[in-house]
Amino acid sequence: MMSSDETRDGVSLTNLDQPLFEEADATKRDLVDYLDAVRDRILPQLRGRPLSVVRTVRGQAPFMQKNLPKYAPSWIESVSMWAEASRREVAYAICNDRRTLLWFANQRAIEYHVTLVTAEHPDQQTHMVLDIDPPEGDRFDTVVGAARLIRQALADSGLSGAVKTSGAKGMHIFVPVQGPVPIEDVAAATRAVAARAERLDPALATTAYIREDRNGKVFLDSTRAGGATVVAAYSPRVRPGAPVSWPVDWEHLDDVHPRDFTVRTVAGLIRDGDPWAEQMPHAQRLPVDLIEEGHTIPVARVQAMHEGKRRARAARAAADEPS
DNA sequence: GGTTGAT
DNA sequence: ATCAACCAACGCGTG
DNA sequence: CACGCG
Ligand SMILES: [Mn+2]
Ligand SMILES: [Mn+2]
Repeated sequence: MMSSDETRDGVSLTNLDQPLFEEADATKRDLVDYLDAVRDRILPQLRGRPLSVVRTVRGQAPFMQKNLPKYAPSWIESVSMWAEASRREVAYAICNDRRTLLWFANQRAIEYHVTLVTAEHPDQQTHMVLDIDPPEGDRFDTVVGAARLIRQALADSGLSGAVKTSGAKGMHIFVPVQGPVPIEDVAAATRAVAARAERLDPALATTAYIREDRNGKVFLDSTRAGGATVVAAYSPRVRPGAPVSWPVDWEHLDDVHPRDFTVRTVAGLIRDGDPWAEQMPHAQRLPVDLIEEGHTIPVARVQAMHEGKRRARAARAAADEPS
């Protein structure tokens, strides 16, 4: 039987009838067909941006891949960037066309994460992103409530954004930024928006980076900034049912759940439209007062990392001097 | 998924 | 030739 | 280099 293999746009596609991953309730063919069906919508989200993917192979645990493998065809675009963490050059793929998208699909790349800067202008963040993460055992309606807090905080600063499910458990709000603005100013403005939203309903939402300090509240995550990556709109996720990150109309927030949108179910919702592009407002200038307030807010991560060091030190001391 | 090293 | 083992990540701030 | 978190 050759029916499990085919060639599309010159790209070999293999094992199409295999399950995509455990609990995907979808085949590799479903992934390929989905990505090909939304290519005109997802490619603009990936275009020109260093790409990271999450792959699932042969039942192994999913892994993130940043460096483009040596065996990748030479026609795949890439940009090399110095990685401070590993002190080496990492060749990030740039996915600008259907062939590259199909090649990654055949690699079982499920998730497509991109940087908030382009390869061409690595010092200019194109969007401010508010990431909303529910607590364990969440109800999605708390995420919806938090999204409304962010929307209000933005509106209070004369800003507006577009909202999508992350495909996992939370939501993402994107505000296109009129530049050029230093990355650290966008990061500061992000912190300020999160802090203002938290103030609107401190019983519902928190900006505490340390999980233990969140007390069951929704996390308004302001760390999707600078060199961070965010899963692209329309990207599938390695989650039960193979859901996809999907745009939501602000007026329909109460009517949706992340699992409504999967690689197998959204075909009918697409038609020929591009809801993410259609709902994205024009680029906006970030108000100075927002940026200034943000610079007065300590970066949440720092406290968390100090706490981590403290615990590690304590653990080493306990190992050195057993009671 | 692809490559490498041992049978 | 077959096959099991192995690989596939970063940023952020600080000390 | 590792820490917490995504
Ligand atoms: Mn999130
Ligand atoms: Mn997050």
